[in-house]
Amino acid sequence: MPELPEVETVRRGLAPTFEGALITKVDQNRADLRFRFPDRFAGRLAGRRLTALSRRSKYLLGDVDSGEVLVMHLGMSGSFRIENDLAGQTPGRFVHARGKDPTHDHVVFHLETAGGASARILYNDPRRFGFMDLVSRAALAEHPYFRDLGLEPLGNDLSGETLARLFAGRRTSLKAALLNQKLIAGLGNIYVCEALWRTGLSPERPAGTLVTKTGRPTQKAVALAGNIRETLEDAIRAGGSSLRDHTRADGTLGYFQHAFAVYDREGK
DNA sequence: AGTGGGACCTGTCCGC
DNA sequence: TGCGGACAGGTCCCAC
Repeated sequence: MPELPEVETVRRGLAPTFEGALITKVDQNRADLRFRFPDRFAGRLAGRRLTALSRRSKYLLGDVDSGEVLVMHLGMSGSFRIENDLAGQTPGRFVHARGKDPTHDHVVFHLETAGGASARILYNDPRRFGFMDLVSRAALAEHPYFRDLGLEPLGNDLSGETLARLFAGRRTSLKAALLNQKLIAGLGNIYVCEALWRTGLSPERPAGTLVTKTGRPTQKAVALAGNIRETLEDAIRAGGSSLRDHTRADGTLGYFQHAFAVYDREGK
């Protein structure tokens, strides 16, 4: 379930349990997802504390007190869920929930939370397009995953000015340009469609036509920058979009899919 | 530089 | 009820 708003929703759902937790054990149930796990993946995490959980583009980043960062990408079908042993909770209550086939639980983080409770965070990914890695914090920015990533659309960098700079001279379509993670990082099919619709722009229009001859942003470019930000913020506020019964880490559903103006509305 | 195709995987849905 | 095909929120790689 993974464009930027969904990943941010996952981050917010996991943070109260994951941040500050001691990782007592990691079950790694297969050698690879999209890529092989790094050597000694489980061993390098066990006994360490996860100090902070952040996000860059569609990546979740867990700071580990070893100086490494746990890099996680959800691919197309990755999701997390939390299980804990608090009174009143049936262990594994989400395991048999719809769409939660336990055979696709590829990683289990066993935790002692900052509050002293025991909990587990499980990573489930039927299609296995997601992946996890461990990268030293110092090398993160130059790592191939992040080296070429474009600007963060919710940061302060996205504006009509920056869109004009990124789009100048490009004959590729707006749709392709906005999906290009080297320009803006975090948009996918749904939110590109929605942001273009809100701006009244055709996805087929060449990106370079949003730039004047002097390299200034057109009015549409300024509006598009604002609409990208607003669409993402609206979606995060709604808890992301829930398609095909994908649930959030707490088992609840995001509801932004009800606000789609264009995605999955062909012919309407 | 851009684009079209195929690849990686499994689950679900639709039409017959 | 069963089967085949199309399709899915992501990305990479290659040929042109």
